[in-house]
Amino acid sequence: MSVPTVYDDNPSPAQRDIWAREQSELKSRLIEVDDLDFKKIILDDKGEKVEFEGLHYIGGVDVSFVENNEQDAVASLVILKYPSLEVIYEDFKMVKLKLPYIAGFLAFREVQPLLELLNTIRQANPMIFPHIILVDGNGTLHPRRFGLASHLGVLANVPTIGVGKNFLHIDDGERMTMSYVKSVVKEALRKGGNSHILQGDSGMVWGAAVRSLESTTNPIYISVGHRISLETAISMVLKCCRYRIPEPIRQADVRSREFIRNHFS
DNA sequence: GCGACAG
DNA sequence: ATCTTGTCGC
Repeated sequence: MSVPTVYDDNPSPAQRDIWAREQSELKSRLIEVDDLDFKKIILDDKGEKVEFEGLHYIGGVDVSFVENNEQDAVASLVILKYPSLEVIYEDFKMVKLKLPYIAGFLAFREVQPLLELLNTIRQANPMIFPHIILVDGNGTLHPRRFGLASHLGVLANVPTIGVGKNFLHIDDGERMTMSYVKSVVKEALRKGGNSHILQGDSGMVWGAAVRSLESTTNPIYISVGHRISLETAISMVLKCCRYRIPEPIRQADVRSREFIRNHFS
């Protein structure tokens, strides 16, 4: 992957073009249907009650940042037992970031250390290598349908789900705008269903706004990462939510911040 | 030109 | 993303 050796404050339009093409090439390997090493069992005639047989380990990844410092960060991987959601593994990696945050290019900033964390556990203890990974960032809910979750999934060849805490605007009509989501979608979720499919004027389905708890009105944004369908991704995320943010990601987040407290202050 | 924009 | 305690409410 093409990332600079030294910190680049403001990557050129030419560089961004190269990255966009790299994403498009990797996207040819993207699988947007269920291709899982465990079984999805539909119990309900409406397809709402779902069970996962043979699913034992779920991963969560995140990158947290050190205050007053654009370059120091900590990448984290946690593995949770399913369905108990107890954390059985955690690992951290201190990172020197080479790029700032640029919407649409998050993977080039964060994916490398996450891959290294996955390689570590794959070698050390393949028995608990996660069957699926929840990623702090989007998958197909992305201008080129290839966000961090998809990027990581393809490179590591592991099923992933994209989980966004905030909505990423995509240029595909008014139903994909921030204001539409904040008004129409949030109101719809408040009243009724658990999820709202995010579909643009082009007919493209980008992901879903999901109300993860009965008690919350602020949705999370779920999208296909790799080797899973959107509907399966949604039901799996719902099974991982003790709070608004699914446990694998919440744990990765909380623990990496704790790691930072203990090592940078 | 300005606005919009995951983490 | 991150700085942060209490507090209002079901």
